[in-house]
Amino acid sequence: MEQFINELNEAQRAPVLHKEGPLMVIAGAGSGKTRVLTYRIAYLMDQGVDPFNILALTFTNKAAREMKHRIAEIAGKSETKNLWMGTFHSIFARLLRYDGDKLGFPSNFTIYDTQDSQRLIASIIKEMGLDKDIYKYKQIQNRISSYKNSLITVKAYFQNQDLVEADAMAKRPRTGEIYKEYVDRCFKAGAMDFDDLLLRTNELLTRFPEVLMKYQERFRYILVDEYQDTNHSQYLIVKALADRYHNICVVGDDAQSIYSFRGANISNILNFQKDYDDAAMYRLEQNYRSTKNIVNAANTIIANNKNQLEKVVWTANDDGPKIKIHRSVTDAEEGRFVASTVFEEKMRSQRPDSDFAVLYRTNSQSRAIEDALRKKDIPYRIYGGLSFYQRKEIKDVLSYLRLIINPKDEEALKRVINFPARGIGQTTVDRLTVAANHYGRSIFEVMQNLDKIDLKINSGTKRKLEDFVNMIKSFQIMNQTSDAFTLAEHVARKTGMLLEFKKDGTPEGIARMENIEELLNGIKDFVEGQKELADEQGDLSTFLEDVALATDLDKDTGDDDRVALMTIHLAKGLEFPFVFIVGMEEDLFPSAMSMNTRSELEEERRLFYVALTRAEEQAYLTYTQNRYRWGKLIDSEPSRFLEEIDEQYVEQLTPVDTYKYKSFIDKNIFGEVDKSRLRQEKPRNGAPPSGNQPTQNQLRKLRKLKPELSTPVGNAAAADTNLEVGTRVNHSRFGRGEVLLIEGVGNDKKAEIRFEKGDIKKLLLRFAKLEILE
DNA sequence: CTAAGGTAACGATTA
DNA sequence: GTTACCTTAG
Repeated sequence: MEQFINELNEAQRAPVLHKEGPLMVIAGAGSGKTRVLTYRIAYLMDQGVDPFNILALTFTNKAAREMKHRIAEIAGKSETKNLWMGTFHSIFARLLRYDGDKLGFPSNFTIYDTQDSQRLIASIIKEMGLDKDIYKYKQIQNRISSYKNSLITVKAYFQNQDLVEADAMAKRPRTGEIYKEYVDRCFKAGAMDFDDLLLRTNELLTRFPEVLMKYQERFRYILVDEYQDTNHSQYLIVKALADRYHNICVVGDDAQSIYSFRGANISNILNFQKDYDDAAMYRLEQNYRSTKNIVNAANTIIANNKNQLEKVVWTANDDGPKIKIHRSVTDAEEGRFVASTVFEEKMRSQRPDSDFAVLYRTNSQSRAIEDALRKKDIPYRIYGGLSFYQRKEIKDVLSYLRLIINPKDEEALKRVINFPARGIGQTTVDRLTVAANHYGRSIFEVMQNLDKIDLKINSGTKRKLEDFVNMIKSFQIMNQTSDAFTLAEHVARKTGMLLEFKKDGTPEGIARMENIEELLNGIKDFVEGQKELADEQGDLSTFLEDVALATDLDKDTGDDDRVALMTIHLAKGLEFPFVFIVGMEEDLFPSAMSMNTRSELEEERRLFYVALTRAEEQAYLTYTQNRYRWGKLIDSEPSRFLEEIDEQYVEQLTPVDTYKYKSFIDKNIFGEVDKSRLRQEKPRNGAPPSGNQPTQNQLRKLRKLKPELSTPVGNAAAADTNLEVGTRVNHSRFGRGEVLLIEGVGNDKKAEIRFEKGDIKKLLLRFAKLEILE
């Protein structure tokens, strides 16, 4: 242990060795915060604290895994297993599985993801007969979520005149009713959404003092990472649990608070010392990650914020190269700059692809970057966006599994009751829903008692419903004896899902089938992993919980030598030698939606601070003069943040015009862009029809009718190869093969290829990297 | 009453 | 590009 302690610098050692009582560690970017947390836990264990009494709350499950791994090396594997360590959501989901019954929830409650919540809210709005253009389900879901994060229950909502009025002013006077119905329906379905995991934990701890006491005794040492991003609900949980022993250690950096949009409250960290007047305060200010140029530049940026804790981040590292700023004309050119810079740097200094990251403010910016990287054959991985588990076919399989575990799960049931199609349509589902609400039962219960309830459902449909119920019941019986993998595979076959995708034969269908196979493999890994651990929790419901709370970052993919593409939010806590921050433009970064108040703007600035401090050696900032947004080309101005960096740390790769430059694209008197002056760009999705050009839809139709007559649009270079039937090709993954058929044009051009390994595949030429063999 | 296919509308903060 | 709504045929 001593040897490990010696690895720390003095500032890091102090909080590690801190004994009892509250402490706060303000940790500048790259100052070894994770290390302090890890070593502190190991040290506590070394000092004889039982790991059963330690609770560590991290920001991602992956971070928890990695920390556990490291602690195991120091303090021993078997003891480390007893630590409670994970994200707020996963830890308290676990707690609610034990004690949620006191609130009336079954221990096998379902966790609704955001999509489930939104679907449920959408159907409530519909059932209430409200105008869906006024009551937008996403907005309503957002509101409900923020109520929950602030611990505003339905009751509290109706008691709070301000809130009620605010919703009435927004022309949505019935928001409260929707909220109520939503909570009731979740309860009836035995389901909790993400926010409930925290809200219900609070409820549990408040209403049942004996439960609170139990966990206070259990968690005598509490550690919270990324404390600046905790919301009110999380804050109260931590406060309640720590109330008895006061052994609370929070670690964070107010300068990196970037999650206020989901309820994070920066004052939690700013007020820590008020909450615990005996709190010790430690500062980690030495940055080990980045060059002087990067650290200093970041300091000049954050200095523009008023509301912050005092600290001076410094580094003993080299100066390093200056931060490079690049201007381009369009977003496509920005992408090309990124791709070619990555390429050059890779060649020049023999770097792996994984040394590079491209960070952006919004997910929609990834497309231009992807296109450019693909053209240069640079492997990349996009993080975030649609995660694997959110894909339709995956959610469908998971919904069957959820339904087996919890037949009251309404959202799961509605997803799969008619997929694959088995003749149970919307009308039938509506009637069942009405009946279920009327009797206060779940839809599944109603379906089990069809003959006892007078429903206007004809006998044929009744029969189909009975078949469905019986099928699910047979799965439930199987679940008692089989492991999760065997069951899931059986479900995928028995329901006909695999067959459904197989027979449709399109590349999409095959991709879906492969996705389901990947899911099954994932379940198999899980089952085997659990067997190894001899953890009794190797069952299906544990798997479903893991899945529900998994984020894209948690997933380890074997093949990791790729350029990382992600939003800045996702990049928090990560580091890369080379970082590109793209889209440094007004209205994009800072976002147009976050410039109304000072605090919003300060959060955008912190976001920029986070982005820049991800870089170890070299940061590139890029902006464009014209960018496609919402399918339209618009002018953009360089971000104000660019000017906030002290010049001495910056190198301009493109000449700067200190005045507002004139866009190179002329506009006509109506302010419309003259397209003929534009370099030819690939048409974007949703690009508005210009002049009397056919719309995308019309084009699609044309193509279907007579492929040879349709206009070749977009001629993406890769799709424009001289492939013809009979051409011999080589594919990086599938090997050699021969072209059997070519169809589609432009971006949709596909080739059917028989590979020597035996399979015939249809590939989109835009994606397939085919080498033509002579 | 259901399935399937077409069409228009919308979209894009950030998990 | 996706989704939800509408039409039509079975």
